[in-house]
Amino acid sequence: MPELPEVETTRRSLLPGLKGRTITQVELKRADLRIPFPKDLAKRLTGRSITDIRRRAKYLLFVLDNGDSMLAHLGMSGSFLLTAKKHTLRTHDHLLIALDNGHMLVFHDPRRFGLIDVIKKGGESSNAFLAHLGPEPLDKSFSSAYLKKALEKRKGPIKPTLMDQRLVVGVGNIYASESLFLCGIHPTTPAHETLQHADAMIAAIRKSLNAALKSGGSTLRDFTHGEGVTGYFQHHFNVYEREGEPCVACGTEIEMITQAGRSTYFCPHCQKRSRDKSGKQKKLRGEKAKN
DNA sequence: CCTTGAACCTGCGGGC
DNA sequence: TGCCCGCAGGTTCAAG
Repeated sequence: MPELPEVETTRRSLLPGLKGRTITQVELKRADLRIPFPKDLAKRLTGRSITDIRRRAKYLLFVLDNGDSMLAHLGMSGSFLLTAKKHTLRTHDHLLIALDNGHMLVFHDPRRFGLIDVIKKGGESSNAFLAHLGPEPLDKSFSSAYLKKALEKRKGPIKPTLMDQRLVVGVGNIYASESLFLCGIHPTTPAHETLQHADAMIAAIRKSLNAALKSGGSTLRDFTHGEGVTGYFQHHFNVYEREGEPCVACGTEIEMITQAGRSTYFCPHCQKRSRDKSGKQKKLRGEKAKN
């Protein structure tokens, strides 16, 4: 479920209830995720206090009082639930973390594509999961100059390129399609042909991510953030999962194609490819989505 | 290096 | 009703 807005929404919802709490007990119900839980997970968490929760890309970092961090990724179907009530175990609740105030943090992940790890103090930059991540899309470092340089060498289509976490983090299958719609770029455009629209692409990515953040992320199937609440940005999608429905800007039917094994949605009228391969592109339409 | 496709899992909805 | 197929928010390998 998680792209940047869903992960960040999870972080924000968990922080007030977890900050300052001490972990009293850790129970692994099932450790064989795609990337298994560390064998010493319970040992390394028990007795520690949580001082902060940070986010890097689609990862959450639960910072502990000894400087270590619990690293978590939600994969496709993961979620955290922080509950004050006696927790009734659900299928696919894989990790239970009991707190000193009687509350419980539960990691739930049907498909088991998620991951939990513990990073030693100061070990973030050398951690294999974090080491090769690109800039945060909402940071200044995701600049026009950076993006142009990064796209120069990329021959592949722009949409899957935007989902490459080495180029920029946090953008997944939903927001790649949504962002390209907002800046009027066709998803099959070769990445190196989009340089002149780098600024528009950056603005569109930020706009779609920020809009989703305001709505608490998107809930497609079962995403809930830390309080068991669903997001509602899915009601504001311009193109995602809207194949055959009218474009909110021009009324043309939204189309779906497959790229790198993933579904891509776009408006064939608002998102046209340039005909001119070497020269200037014609002006792309800048329709704004309603909603 | 870049790109693509398969693999990893479970659940759900559609078609027959 | 039941079975089979395809598809789902991501990442990581292997291979071209």
